[in-house]
Amino acid sequence: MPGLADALAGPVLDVAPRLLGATLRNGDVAIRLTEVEAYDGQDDPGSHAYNGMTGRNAVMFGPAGRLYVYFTYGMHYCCNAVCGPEGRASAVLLRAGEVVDGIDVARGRRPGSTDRDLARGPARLCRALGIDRSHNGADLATGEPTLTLGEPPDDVSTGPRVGLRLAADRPWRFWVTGDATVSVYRPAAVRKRRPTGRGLGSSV
DNA sequence: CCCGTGATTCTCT
DNA sequence: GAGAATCACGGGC
Repeated sequence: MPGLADALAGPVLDVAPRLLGATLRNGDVAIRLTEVEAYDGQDDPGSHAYNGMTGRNAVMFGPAGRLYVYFTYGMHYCCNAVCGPEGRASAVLLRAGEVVDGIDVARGRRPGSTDRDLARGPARLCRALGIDRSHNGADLATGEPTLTLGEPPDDVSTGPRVGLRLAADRPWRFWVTGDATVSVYRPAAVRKRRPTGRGLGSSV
């Protein structure tokens, strides 16, 4: 039986839908993935790896089968499975899933959430699983967390990725058709510039 | 709809 | 090095 890394080493657009139905477990909590997004390190302006290796994205350039965790918006973690041949820097963002084990622990981490919303979105998924920066680079075959491939769903839908300004048209998001735990689509927000306190009100 | 939040990266010195 | 823009989001109204 081939290892997880081999299964993830193919082209990211082939690998991404294969992750639907897979189970991601961290300690007591396990989540069956229902929604993912592909990011290709090459010619994909939406990818963190597009402008080359940096301190943050270095794990993406390593071997397939590792977890790439990043922190964003000052409060959220999101996690990806690194795919493709080493150096290609492809990854699949794990966007949503259904809690299939350890639901009490997951509820404790997401107070006030309904069960359906526990892992309905990439940052919620990380929170429900207790994934943070310390898990960046973890080997998904043997480490914590662990990814186990499962039976792919019969009916998979595709559509544009969520929240990107760049390359938003690429239909590289994959989800289990009709599943209640798939996240709500939000187009990229046009963010208001934060006041800088400088350059305002200067005389002309 | 609106906005917090702060690490990370980019650009210019 | 410093300052500024960016950000693959979520919760509240």
